Amino acid sequence: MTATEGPPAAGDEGPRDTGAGLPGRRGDTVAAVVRQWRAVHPGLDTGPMEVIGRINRCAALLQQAEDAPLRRAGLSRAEFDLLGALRRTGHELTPSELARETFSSGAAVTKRLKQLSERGLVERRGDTRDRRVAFVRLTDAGRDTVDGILPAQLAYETAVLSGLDGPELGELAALLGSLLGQLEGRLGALRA
Amino acid sequence: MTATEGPPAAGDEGPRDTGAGLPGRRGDTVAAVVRQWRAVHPGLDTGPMEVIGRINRCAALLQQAEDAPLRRAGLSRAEFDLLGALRRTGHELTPSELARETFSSGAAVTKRLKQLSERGLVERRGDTRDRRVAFVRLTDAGRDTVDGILPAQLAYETAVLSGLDGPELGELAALLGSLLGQLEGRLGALRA
DNA sequence: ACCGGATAATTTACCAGTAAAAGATATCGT
DNA sequence: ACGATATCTTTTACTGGTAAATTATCCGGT
Repeated sequence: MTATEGPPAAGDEGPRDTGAGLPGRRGDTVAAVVRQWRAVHPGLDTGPMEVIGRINRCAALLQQAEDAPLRRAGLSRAEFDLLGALRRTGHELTPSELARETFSSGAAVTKRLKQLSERGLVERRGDTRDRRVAFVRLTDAGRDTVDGILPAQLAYETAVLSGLDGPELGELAALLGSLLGQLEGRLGALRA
Repeated sequence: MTATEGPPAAGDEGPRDTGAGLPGRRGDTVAAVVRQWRAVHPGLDTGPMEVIGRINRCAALLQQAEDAPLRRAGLSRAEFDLLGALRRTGHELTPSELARETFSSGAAVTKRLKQLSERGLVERRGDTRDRRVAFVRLTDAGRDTVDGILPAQLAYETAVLSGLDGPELGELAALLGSLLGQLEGRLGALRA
């Protein structure tokens, strides 16, 4: 087949679907998907798709990338989030507080705590006043684990973002912050 | 306890941890988390965290929001992605192509196809030339399902992004596109 | 003092996704 | 033509998450 830039000839065999998958020479996969949608439904306002699709796709790729340094330390991202919440707040947290901090369900926190305490990274202690609540704290090993991973994690993040220069990065952070502020302030309200 | 705005007094009971959870009056949850990290590890370069954390958090909130209209139609996001890939490409796809298009594993696609074909939304047909491959296509019901959901989905997306005005939206899309282009071009290479 | 209702954590049953292996078929080198 | 190798899909065994029910405890009103 020809290797020119034009659309594939009818009956052309070989890889089709430049929709998703590997991005074309110019434009990301989301742009290609949006193009496909517009071809099928010409009336569509695809503006929101371009933003939301890219956020989702960036998040997927970034998480995949960030998991690499964690896996080396034998932790999942969810486990690291939990340990990180304890580390950055600097004090004990109850399971429900941990659930709030890590945006996950109470049941998930219970499971993770069981594993993490079996591995000696966290300890639990019952409250004497209210015997329903438990307090969870990092062990020394847990704190060392977090502090050991964190620099590598941040270095990895820096590397992954190295394609954007300083001003772009700042602008992106600001715009995302604004969007996130809206979403966090509003979605609770819209869902209620 | 007092209801004033100041920092909680020592020994103060009640909700602590403005880290994550509900965002404070000003700033999103990510900003709060970053503040906590800086307090604990003052030397850290938190620039990347502010971008990556916000992307992840936005993605989580947006996905949660977008799932609402789908759930009403009895579809999961993953199922809709699969149907959507068939719809937007406009032709049959093999399971491996579907896996590439939806960024998921072949096994996951197999499972979803089983369910979707039981529900009469997709059909399979074996290739006569290469009997290893199967071709999957939308049924009329499947196409109608997608076309019925899509407008509601886009309207929902528009509503959710309504906090940003046009220029901001465009700028955000452009920056994300640039980042995504880098990630998609680069991560495959970095992981190899 | 005690009952009804709220709250904290856990347990249970289940579901979706994954990685690795299996099964079936095609292709290439000799 | 034949065997090794690659490719496409499905299956298997397992993991991690969730929703709903469960257990235990606290609190507020009468």
